[in-house]
Amino acid sequence: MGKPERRQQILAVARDVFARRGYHAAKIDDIVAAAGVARGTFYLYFQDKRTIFEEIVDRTIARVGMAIVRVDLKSNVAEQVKENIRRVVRVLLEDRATTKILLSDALGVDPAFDRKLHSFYDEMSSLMEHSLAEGQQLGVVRPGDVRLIAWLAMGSLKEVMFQIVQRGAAYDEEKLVEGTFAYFTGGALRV
Amino acid sequence: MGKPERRQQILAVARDVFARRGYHAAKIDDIVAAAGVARGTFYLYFQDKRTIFEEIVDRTIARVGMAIVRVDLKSNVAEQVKENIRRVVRVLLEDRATTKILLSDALGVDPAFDRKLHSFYDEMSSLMEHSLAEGQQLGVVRPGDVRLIAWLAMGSLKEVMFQIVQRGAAYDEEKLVEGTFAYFTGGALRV
Amino acid sequence: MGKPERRQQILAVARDVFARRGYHAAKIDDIVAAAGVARGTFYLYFQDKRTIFEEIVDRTIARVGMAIVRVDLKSNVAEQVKENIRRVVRVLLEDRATTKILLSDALGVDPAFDRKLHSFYDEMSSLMEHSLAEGQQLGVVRPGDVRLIAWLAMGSLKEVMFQIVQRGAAYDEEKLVEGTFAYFTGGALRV
Amino acid sequence: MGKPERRQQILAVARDVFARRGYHAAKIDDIVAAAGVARGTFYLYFQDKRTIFEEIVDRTIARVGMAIVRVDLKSNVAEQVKENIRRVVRVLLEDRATTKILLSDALGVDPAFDRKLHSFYDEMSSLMEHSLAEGQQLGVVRPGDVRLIAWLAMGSLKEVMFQIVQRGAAYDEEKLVEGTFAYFTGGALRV
DNA sequence: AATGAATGAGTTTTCATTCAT
DNA sequence: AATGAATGAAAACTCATTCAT
Repeated sequence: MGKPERRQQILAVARDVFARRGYHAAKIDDIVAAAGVARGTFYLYFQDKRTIFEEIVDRTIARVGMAIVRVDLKSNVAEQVKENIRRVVRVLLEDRATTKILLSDALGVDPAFDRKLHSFYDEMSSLMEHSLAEGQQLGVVRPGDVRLIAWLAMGSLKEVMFQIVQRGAAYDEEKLVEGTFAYFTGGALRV
Repeated sequence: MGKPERRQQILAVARDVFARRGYHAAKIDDIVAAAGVARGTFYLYFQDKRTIFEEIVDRTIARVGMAIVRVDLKSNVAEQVKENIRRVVRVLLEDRATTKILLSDALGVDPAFDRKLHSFYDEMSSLMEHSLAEGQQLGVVRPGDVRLIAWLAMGSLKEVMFQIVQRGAAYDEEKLVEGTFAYFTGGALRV
Repeated sequence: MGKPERRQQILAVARDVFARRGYHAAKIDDIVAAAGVARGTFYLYFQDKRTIFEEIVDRTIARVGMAIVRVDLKSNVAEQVKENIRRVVRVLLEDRATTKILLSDALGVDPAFDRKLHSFYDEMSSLMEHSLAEGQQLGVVRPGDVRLIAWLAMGSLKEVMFQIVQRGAAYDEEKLVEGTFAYFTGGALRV
Repeated sequence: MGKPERRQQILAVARDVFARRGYHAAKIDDIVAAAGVARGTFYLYFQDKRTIFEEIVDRTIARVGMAIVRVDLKSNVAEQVKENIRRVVRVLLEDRATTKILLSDALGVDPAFDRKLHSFYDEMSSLMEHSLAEGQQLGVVRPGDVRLIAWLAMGSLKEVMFQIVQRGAAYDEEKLVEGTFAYFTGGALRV
């Protein structure tokens, strides 16, 4: 097994261990045992526990960040929004273990790590707020505090993804996208 | 200071420490130092670290649970829903420290604790699912997977509460309620 | 056993262990085993291995530093020099274990610690250089590079002390003082 | 590069690493990196870390041992003594890195290694003691405990050499020899 | 002869919990 | 009831050495 393959293997195994046990309950011993290597080998490839965890989360954070593209209000807005949801859902369901980690274990690892996560969510939120504000100008977005709306939208998607990966349930991706989009578009209650 | 008062005081102090540091970073030492008691005294009142944490979370979980009341579909549905949101928001903002703990530190403490949390959210979700299904029968709720809608609604409220308490921001409660209700009723995007 | 006594006891035991094994070979386990306490107890009193070692050495460094007093060239110089030697010898032989540590284990512990030691010796050397230079003015000190003379004098005393404590030999203190003083005064070779 | 050359190169590189970092802080990794060979290669040429260190020190110990020749009391004693000092100084300053190792890192490596060093110094001391005792018979050496005198003389030279190599200072060799000799002959203080 | 990936024994340090006073 | 000194299990990490290629 080549060096990059070994690294990849340990990374994959660690991801599963973190997903199964959570950051604090996951011991280096669990990882190396699962990977079938000696303890020292782990440290040959990764500086420490925190570093490998960060690498796992960073990768997905980056992919989610790239999945979201600015909405062009001159073109079909609804379709673009749905496409954004679709891309995020796809990225998150592609690697469920990491998504579980991102959405439930990544918080509380470390003050510095917490800040990083919050920054990421803030960025996502900001992006949405801008689009929402523009949308309000054009009348395609309901009036109201854009920051609040951004949080509501973000939270609803996070929860759905969290529930799915946490339960290990097989859900139809497109239905999730449609449902989430529908909620974003029209809520649930008819009054 | 009487026994119950001392217990209460340690509990309050522990809550703040947990909110500030998170479960794992909070040391028994931090708690007893802040409470101004000896380390041994802590164990006179609480079995262990996990137990006191659980008690803090349980209390709020119970209050949130009680804040939500079954919607009577024969009466004004919208107002009842809004009232439910209002009660949950009120409970959660009443004790921001505990809310912060519940929404960001309670996950990843322990497999058993995780299960408990999930149970609670499942219960909340179930409650909503029932109401939503009934509402769909009556045509006051948009068609669609009720479980998904429950998650979406629950997630959006959780995120808003989390952002508020995590930032320590002063937000107008009624605006939060209105905004969240509006999202539940009509989403954000006009298409 | 009170807290200060316990601290003192661990310190004394650690000193012996360091003297017997040297810094690197001395394990925390050796110290706690010799002290008859649990491993955790050690860390109750001392931050870490390096810290307790430093405390042991610092104490003696300080005592040696205080043992040396400026020579007043208007008064009996020879007697003052001899008295300085006597005081240093007394301090160093009072606690042979620590002297052994200072003269043979303290070097190579740590770059920072090495610097500290060098600083101390530099200070001692500087003190002597000043006195020697003054003495040269008055003609009571042989001409020559005062720094070199300071090193020669310091080195001869260090070696004698080192040999004595390292062998655990019982030597007559006054004979050591006289001999060292004689060497400083007249060397060894008659030409 | 032939086998003996490679061995020589690793030895030279290791010497520099040991001189720079000290025995314990010097890692095999530092040596092989500096030598530009693989880790395994190191072990083709040397049994282990301890062995290569020993070889470095042994070489200089041997050279110093050979630099000192028995003083013939029938011939010019002063000149022979000075010549001995000169030869030792020359050997020690020829390879400053190793001298630094010998005088500051070699102690505390290992109990066995410590014994070896002490043996060497004992041998040197014995040699001097004999000469000094003979000199006392002939009246060319001041009376007094010859072992003590030997330690004083040895210590003064060790310290000077240590200070020089440790500081990396450029010192005129002959001045060092003269100064050390002068101290051995007449001390420093005129009384 | 050379390589460098892999090993795992060994050490320090932390911290929840206990218990004698 | 309260104290706080003592405990020791548990965990992360290091690095000299080995060995298959």
